[in-house]
Amino acid sequence: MEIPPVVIDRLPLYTRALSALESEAREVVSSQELGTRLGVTPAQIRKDLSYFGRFGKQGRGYNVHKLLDELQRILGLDRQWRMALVGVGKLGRAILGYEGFTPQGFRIVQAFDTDPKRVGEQLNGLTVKSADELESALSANPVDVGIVAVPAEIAQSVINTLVKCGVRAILNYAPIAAQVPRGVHLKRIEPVLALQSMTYYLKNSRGPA
Amino acid sequence: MEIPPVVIDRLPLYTRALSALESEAREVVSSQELGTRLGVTPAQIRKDLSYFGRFGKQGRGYNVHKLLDELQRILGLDRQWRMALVGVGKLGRAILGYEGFTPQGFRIVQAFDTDPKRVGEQLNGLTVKSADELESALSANPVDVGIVAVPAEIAQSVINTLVKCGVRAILNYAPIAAQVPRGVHLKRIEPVLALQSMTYYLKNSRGPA
DNA sequence: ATCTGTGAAGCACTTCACAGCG
DNA sequence: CGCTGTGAAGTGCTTCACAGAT
Repeated sequence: MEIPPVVIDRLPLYTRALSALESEAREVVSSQELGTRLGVTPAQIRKDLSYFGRFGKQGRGYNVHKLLDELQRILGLDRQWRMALVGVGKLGRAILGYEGFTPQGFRIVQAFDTDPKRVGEQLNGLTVKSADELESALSANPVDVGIVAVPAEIAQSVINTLVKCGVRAILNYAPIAAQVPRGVHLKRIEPVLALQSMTYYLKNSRGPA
Repeated sequence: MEIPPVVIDRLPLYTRALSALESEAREVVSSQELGTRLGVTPAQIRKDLSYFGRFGKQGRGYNVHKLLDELQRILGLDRQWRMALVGVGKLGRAILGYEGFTPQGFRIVQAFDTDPKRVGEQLNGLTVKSADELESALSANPVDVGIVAVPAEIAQSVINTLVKCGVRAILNYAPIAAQVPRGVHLKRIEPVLALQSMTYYLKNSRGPA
């Protein structure tokens, strides 16, 4: 069956709320309560879950632990994912130092840069390699995800190289509207883009509250 | 007229592509070409723009400079936006040091933390204030946007305080599914969330390309 | 001839509302 | 009686297709 992409985007939110409930030692939760916590309607949660199976018990709700487990399996969060970082400037270093990846099973296992001055540097236990070596390094040691943290001017060409190396999921921090072929997944992780759409609403609703 | 939210989310992409075209000294662009650059259909671009006016010339296309100007005005990007950062740990410092905000008219003008050890510190020209002072500091010196970079456990309460202080746009870096009242805009800027939905597709399409 | 602007058609997602299980 | 799972209805967004302007 073909699952609507928006549904897939909501599942990680559900896992997040379920983790919180689990650490509160809650055993059961209803779509109603989950919905209130997340700002999503209960009907939507039930419909979303129904694409994958029947996880609830009528009259009771969902077993927190079991549902969390199912969702993690569905999303592929029950294993480790290997990532390559391209660009170890200011932003790239911050990404390398980010502690939120590892506990969720995401690990940066290779780092690249185009600047020869940075090649060879040791950062967080990784030796920075030249971006010219991308192809050989990734074929010797493949990754699942590419993280792009290079200047806008070279971002598209870096993305093209990653795609050529078989990377099918890319996290793009560069401020460009990058193109990828069908079948490659790209997510823009870029604060300015998010800000620029919020300003529209700020501008159009003056006064407090 | 009520503009579909998805349309507003696309406008910043259009401004980005138009800026690129402008720096290439292109005078005119068609919806066809803009669409190819962005991976959006030409019809969608024309429809989106038609919500706001008639900016094109039949048989020719759109004047790059004029359209960019119009979109920036529509989105409110023709002025400065003031932001407050809450949380100056590792992540918060990286955000303070990010150079992508200023050229786009976004400026962090206040920084807060709950940890007394960090209060008083000088960072990027700002003196870190105690989170207890949020209310008084923001009423003396209001901001348009709040940036939340605190641990998950206290993120919701920080967000509540920001909302109480009249902040109506929030960029949330904390890994929680935060709640905000209607009328407040919140964007999740969180790499793990983006990764966790991409893994679904990776898991479900084995083999190269 | 080319490319916009736009009603109308088509598609995708959300919500409703209720049968049925615990 | 509460709450899930789900067809059907409703809503919102996208694409089509063409009249009209240059």
